[in-house]
This record gives sequence, C-alpha cells and structure tokens, in this order.
Amino acid sequence: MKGTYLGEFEEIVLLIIGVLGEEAYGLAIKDAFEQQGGRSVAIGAVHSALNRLEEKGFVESEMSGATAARGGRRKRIFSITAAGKKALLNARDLRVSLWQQIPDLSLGKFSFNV
Amino acid sequence: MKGTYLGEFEEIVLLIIGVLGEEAYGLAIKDAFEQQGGRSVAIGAVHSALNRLEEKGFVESEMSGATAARGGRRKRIFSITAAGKKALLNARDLRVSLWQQIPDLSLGKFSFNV
DNA sequence: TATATTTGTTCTACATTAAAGAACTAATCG
DNA sequence: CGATTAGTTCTTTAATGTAGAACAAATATA
Repeated sequence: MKGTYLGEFEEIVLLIIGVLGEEAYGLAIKDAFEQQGGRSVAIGAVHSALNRLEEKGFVESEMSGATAARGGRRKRIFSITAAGKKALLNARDLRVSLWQQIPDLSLGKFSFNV
Repeated sequence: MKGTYLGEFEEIVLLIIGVLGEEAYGLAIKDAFEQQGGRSVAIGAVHSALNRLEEKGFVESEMSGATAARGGRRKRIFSITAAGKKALLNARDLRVSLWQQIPDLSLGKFSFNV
C-alpha cells in the first residue's frame, strides 16, 4: 500500500461516481452504494473514502450552488480524473485476466454454479 | 467490515489460488501475483492474507508431502471453498453491473481510451 | 422572526486489511 | 557437519474501512 493503491471500497465508490455523473456527492453516493452493493454503510465512511480518493488524485471535487429544495444545501460534487480512470481500468483488467485463466469455469472443481 | 468482507488484495489472492490449482501455496502465490499484478509484494503479506481467508472460510489448506528438490519443504496447499467462490462471484457481479451503468463507455466525459 | 426540520459536510475515534521483513523450520548438497 | 535452498510463522507498522457525533446552512411554518 504505497498510497496510490485502490482499495475495495474506494473502487466501488469510484465506479458509483462514474454512474452518478453530475449527481455524485456524498449522500447520493451512500444511497447508490446501499442500493447496488447490498450492504449498508455510514455516511462518514463514504466521505473519508472520497477524501482519500481526492488525495490520491483519482477524483476532484467542486461545490455546487444550493438548490431550491427544502434543506437543499450546497453539495460537493465529485468527478473522476484521468488517473482515476486508469486505476479503475487497471483493476478491472487484472481481474478479467485472472478469471480467464481459471480452468473449468463452468464445470468440475472450480464450478461456479454453486 | 464485519468479518466476511473480501479485501482487494484478498480477492486477487483468491483468484490466483483458482488459477494455480494444485500448486497454490505461499511462495507460488507470491510469484504469480508479482508476475500478473505488476506490483511486488512481501511474502508475509501473502501469508497473512491467506490466514485471514482461511479464518473467513473462503479457503481451506492442507500440508503436502515434501518434494525431492533441494530444500523442498512441505507446502501448505490452499484451495477455494464454496463460500469463497460465492464471495468471488458476488464481488465480480457488483463490478460488472456498475461498469454497465456507466454512460458513454467509449466516448465523451467517461472516455476510457486515456 | 424564531425554531423545527431537512439536506449536507467535517471531524474524531477505532477496527480491519495490507505490507515488510526478521525469525524459524526443514530438506538437500558438498 | 556446515552451507544453501524452499518454505512458513511471527511481529510490527501503515493504510483502508467503518461508525457516528458535531456542525452548517437552507427552507418551512407557527
């Protein structure tokens, strides 16, 4: 872990930022995570992951204007940087490659229809 | 992290065990990781990940007989359990699903030909 | 116009994973 | 036997993951 490493939770958060696009901010990311990832997560966990991702240069952020909705505070909107995309692709490529090397993907010892 | 969580490094190690099959033991896993994953890793990191995976029930291990090779000590051979396969599949499915939801996979803002 | 409610982010503390490398064990070779 | 090689275990430290309280600012409504 030398500091440019992408953890499991960070990777999912990064992907969700990609999915949410312009709407990628703390609470929305938390909600999307819980909807898609199954497990529940504390809002603080999301924000600390976001901060770490920003330190590593994988995302950047800017404050939006406040909306007219009740309680509609300014949001910190996140977007993926070029380095972030690259990290995401590297992580994916490695796994895809490994999956392809596993013998008997559908039968026998390494059967996946468990 | 309630104890059945699969970390990034743990996931890769689990996949490599699948790739190596009968030859999945500490040093071989370390070598395979460095070859495939690019980055180098300490042998202690591999063994501690293996121990955690075993505690979680994602792998099981047994000692092999010693080989005739010089220094050929007994190896601890690891294999994936049903729970391990399931965890691996869950992790993969979530990412595949997220990737599919990212708009403009090959063009525009989320271009990946960086 | 105060105050309750809602939407958000920051801050603080702690648990779990990741990483490095030294220490230890055991086998063969000369 | 001592040197070398192949391995695992143990100890320590750093980074990531998790939770929730504290804080801030906007609207609603009495």
